[in-house]
Amino acid sequence: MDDQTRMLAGLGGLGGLTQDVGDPDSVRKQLGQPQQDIGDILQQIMAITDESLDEAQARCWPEEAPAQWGGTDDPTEGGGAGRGTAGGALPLNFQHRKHALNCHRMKPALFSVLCEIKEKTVLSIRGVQEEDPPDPQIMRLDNMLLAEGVSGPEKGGGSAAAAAAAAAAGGSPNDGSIEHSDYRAKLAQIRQIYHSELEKYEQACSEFTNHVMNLLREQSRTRPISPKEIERMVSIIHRKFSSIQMQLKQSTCEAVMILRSRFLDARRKRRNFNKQATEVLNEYFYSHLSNPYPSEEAKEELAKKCAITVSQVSNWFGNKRIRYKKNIGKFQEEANLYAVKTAVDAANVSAQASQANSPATPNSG
DNA sequence: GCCTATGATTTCTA
DNA sequence: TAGAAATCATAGGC
Repeated sequence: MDDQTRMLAGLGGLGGLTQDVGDPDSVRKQLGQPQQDIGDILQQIMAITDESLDEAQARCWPEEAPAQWGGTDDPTEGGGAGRGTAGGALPLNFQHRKHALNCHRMKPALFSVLCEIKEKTVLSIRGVQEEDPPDPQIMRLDNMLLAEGVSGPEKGGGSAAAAAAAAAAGGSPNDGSIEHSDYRAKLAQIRQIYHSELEKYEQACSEFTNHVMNLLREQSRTRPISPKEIERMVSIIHRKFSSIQMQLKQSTCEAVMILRSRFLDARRKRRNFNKQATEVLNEYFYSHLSNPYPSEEAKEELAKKCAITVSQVSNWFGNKRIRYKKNIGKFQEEANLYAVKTAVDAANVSAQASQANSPATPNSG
């Protein structure tokens, strides 16, 4: 626990004092100190708050230039750390004054009053915008990365997306085609880059947070910094880093989208269906020439028989209908061929059935 | 390289 | 939303 926190924790008994902080007489009564003493100290404090740093230094340290004190009051800029720790380099006069102030019996009480006032004013105003709800854009990106298999547990490099891409390319989703493995390899590469970058960001964030917290703790020796204030600073840092993370997530999503679209473009590299599949489709088409519109169930059945997708079956029938209609003469020969084939098949089935039903030859054929 | 066949996509319509 | 029609893009034969 730092000095400041210890001080705040140890000053529980001063609650009554801080309640009446707006009334100097009440403070005097409770502390039992001479009016002049309190008045002087308060006046000194008020004067210090109105003074610029340079003025204060010039007052305490008139014989030396304050240039070496460069830097801002912002703890995040690093310049402030030196101020609290550079005691060894300070002139004796300043050190004496500092020591006197630190050892003054009123210091803890006044310090705690200052802390409470600060907490009630600054933090109550600034604390309003804290506790933001989760950013919907981050949630959307997270969901997308999860669905694509980039974030979350490894699931074969986004197998669902890979299967979709492979299916669109005309291959079976499970055939382990070149496109499929290539897609998975590229996705794994994206995943790896994403995770390594994310790790770097997280590490940088925690390092920077620790650095800033150390600075604040250091500074809390010389100015009141409450734990809440440190918390607020940490949350600001986290917010900054999360916006960087969002950029990383966004560009990862874009990379996945580009990869996907590239694989979906491969669909135009069509392969002709194999002979057996074409025969199955043609058989159905010509045997249902009066109504060549297979139902969903029939499409699924045909898709299964031909080892293609239902939408490919739909495409095939769409193409076949329009091309047949446009040029019936050209397809007449093919139609006759399949009509004969269908008739022969039907005759065979019928013959087999009658043979099976015949008591003389129950097991023949 | 040209031509035809064919699977896929896009646009329009009922 | 399924299907028709037009179109695109590629395979494969010559």
